Amino acid sequence: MITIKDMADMLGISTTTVSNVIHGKTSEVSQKTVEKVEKLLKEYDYVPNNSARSLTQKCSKIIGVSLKGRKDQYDNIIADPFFSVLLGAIESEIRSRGYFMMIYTSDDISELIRNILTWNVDGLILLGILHDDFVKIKSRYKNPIVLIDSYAPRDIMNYVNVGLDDEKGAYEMTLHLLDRGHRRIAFLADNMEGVDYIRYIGHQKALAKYGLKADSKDLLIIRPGTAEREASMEELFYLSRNYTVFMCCSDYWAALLMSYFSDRGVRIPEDLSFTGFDDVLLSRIIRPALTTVRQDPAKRGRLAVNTLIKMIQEEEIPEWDVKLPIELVVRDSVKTISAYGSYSQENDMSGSCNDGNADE
Amino acid sequence: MITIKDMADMLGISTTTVSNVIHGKTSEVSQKTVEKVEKLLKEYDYVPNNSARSLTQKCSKIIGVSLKGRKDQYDNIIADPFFSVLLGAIESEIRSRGYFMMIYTSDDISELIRNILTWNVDGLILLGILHDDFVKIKSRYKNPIVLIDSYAPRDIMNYVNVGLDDEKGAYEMTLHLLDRGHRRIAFLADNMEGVDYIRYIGHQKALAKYGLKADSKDLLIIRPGTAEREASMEELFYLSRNYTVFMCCSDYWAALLMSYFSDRGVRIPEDLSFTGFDDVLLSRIIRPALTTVRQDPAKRGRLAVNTLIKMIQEEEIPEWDVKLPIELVVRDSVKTISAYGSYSQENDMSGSCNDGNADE
DNA sequence: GCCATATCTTTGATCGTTATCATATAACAC
DNA sequence: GTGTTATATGATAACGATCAAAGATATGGC
Repeated sequence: MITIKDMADMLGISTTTVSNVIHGKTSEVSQKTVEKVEKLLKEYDYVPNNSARSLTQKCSKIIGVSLKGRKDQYDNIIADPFFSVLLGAIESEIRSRGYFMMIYTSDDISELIRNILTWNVDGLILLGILHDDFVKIKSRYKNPIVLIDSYAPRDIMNYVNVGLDDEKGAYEMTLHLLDRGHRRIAFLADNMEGVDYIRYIGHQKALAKYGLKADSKDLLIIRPGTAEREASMEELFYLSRNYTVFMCCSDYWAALLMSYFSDRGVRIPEDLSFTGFDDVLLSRIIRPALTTVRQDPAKRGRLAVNTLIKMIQEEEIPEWDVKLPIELVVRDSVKTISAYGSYSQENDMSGSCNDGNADE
Repeated sequence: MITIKDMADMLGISTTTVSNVIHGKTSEVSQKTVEKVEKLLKEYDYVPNNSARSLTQKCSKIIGVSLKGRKDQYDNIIADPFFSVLLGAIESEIRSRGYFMMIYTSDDISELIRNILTWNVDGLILLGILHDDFVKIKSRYKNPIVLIDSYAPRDIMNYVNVGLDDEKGAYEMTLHLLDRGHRRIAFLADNMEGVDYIRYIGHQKALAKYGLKADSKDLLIIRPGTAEREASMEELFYLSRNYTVFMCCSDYWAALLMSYFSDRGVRIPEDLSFTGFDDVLLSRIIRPALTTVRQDPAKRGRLAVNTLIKMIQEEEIPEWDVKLPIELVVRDSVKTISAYGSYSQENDMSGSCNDGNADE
């Protein structure tokens, strides 16, 4: 590997001059020298040493990305169909902006903190971080942070939340289900922190609009971890007879449960309806195609990166808590229960209008 | 951020002594000094600066991972269900071995080379790299390389291929199809370099065993890129009437085509059978469940990382070209065509034994 | 007291790059 | 010729960690 010093020696000039040419500070260097240096740069295909650069400057040009959340059958979060799309968008945007990406998926927050400090990363994108972990990171790491799918406390500074209108998403989905006659709705969440909590609020509000009250026993938490997965699905299978629809907080779980249940003789949506969240490719491929809430993960990833880089470059950030729009996507996984009649104006079915009566 | 020098000054000792304690060279340091230093290390939660480390030592503790291949609807390769599982396994193994991962998904090989040189990464894992690009990388980058799903030329040194028994996989799958009476088999590949080529050889050999000859018109290449996707699927839909089965080189494409086709009235497997490759979660979730070739991506990722680290640490590598075992997984996406009878001994159907007659 | 050995500690150079400051040269005005 | 400015270039010291080699101190033998 050729260095600046090598080239300076070859041309009989100082390293400063070579460095200036590399950085385009050509106003300080004579035209003749610029040409000599540029010729050599091309000839040897000079590549700067970024370790040396980040040592003298305060910035490393590295953006750290941490993922935490749902795991697949290999205990692997990157394989999650939603996270992987988001991650891909983040990676390509980071690269095209001239930065480098380092990924951490560890559950060990101390390890994450050590990693970001040891490389002095310029900024951090945290996916699905929990509140306590976020506070821990903030206490040690002072550079800008962008959150995605996380609970965003107002009392901490120098970060931005790039979120969705989660509340509205769950609200509209719940309304859709009520509209189609569903009253026994199970709400399936990964945990009760972060976005799932916000979605649950939307769910409650929609129920309230129909004069119904959310019952905590209808809030089903999917236990994470590979070992518990089978047990969790079996338990949900047992509980499913109490409901007409499973409203899931991710397409991933909806699809997984749909295949598990249909293997056990449950007809979908005749016996049990399903809805998801995210609108990943999967939800279009499975049959019945999944009714879900669409977001644009590619756009979201790009926005997260560009916001972070703005913060790194100390530009003004207009919004502290961005809420990207969502869209209800109706497909075939929700049955219309005519016994309850129709509750929506645009629905073509005519029926009774016993609005607001719980069925239990 | 506290540095070694800060701590040395605080204790009135030299940086060398502090450095020795950090590296566990306690034989050279008095017990008393060790205790003093360790107390300070804990108190300030010292984290070394890796840029400075990689500057003095030849190693950066970074492993580069490059992905190239199938893209999803967002032109995103990380979202590919197979690559993402592999990537997740690679990430967690790299991390648990004390290394750091940097990802590159760019199609621009010059950019990739600049990136790995600028960080002086200790080793490289290349997924789905094409031959010419590999040669280019090799000409500039001299550290160890591990290939996954790539064509592995014998005349280049200092790399290991962590592959599958791709030929056997395609061979067994083709035999299975022939066994079930299929004669009009389309072979769908992403490209004709790398693993798909090797799989095609297995396919040809299986056909030959039945006295059949592979026809190049039955080799269908799926055009990559988002823009061409729809056109490519439509073209395949048009061609599908010539075949009884689509033998795909990935579950991803099989699942995608199955949903596209069934939306257009094709009954699967009655009208057209499908097979995949990889056995990703998707293939268990879709209906009909996909007959495919199983590999263990988590194991493969771990093996790739551990092999690379062995090479970095200059240990002996036993094998140059590892071929991990595969397994045929028969599910519901392949119809048995009784008109042709059975060709296998273990098949319970009795029928004619016109072994080796092509049907066209 | 002298030397040898073992144990502990420091000095100073190094990695590749960048920033600050100083210096050299040239051009021009008076 | 002197002073002023502009332009071009160089010397040097960081950045934080590591390492080889040299120096310092303690211990023991005779």
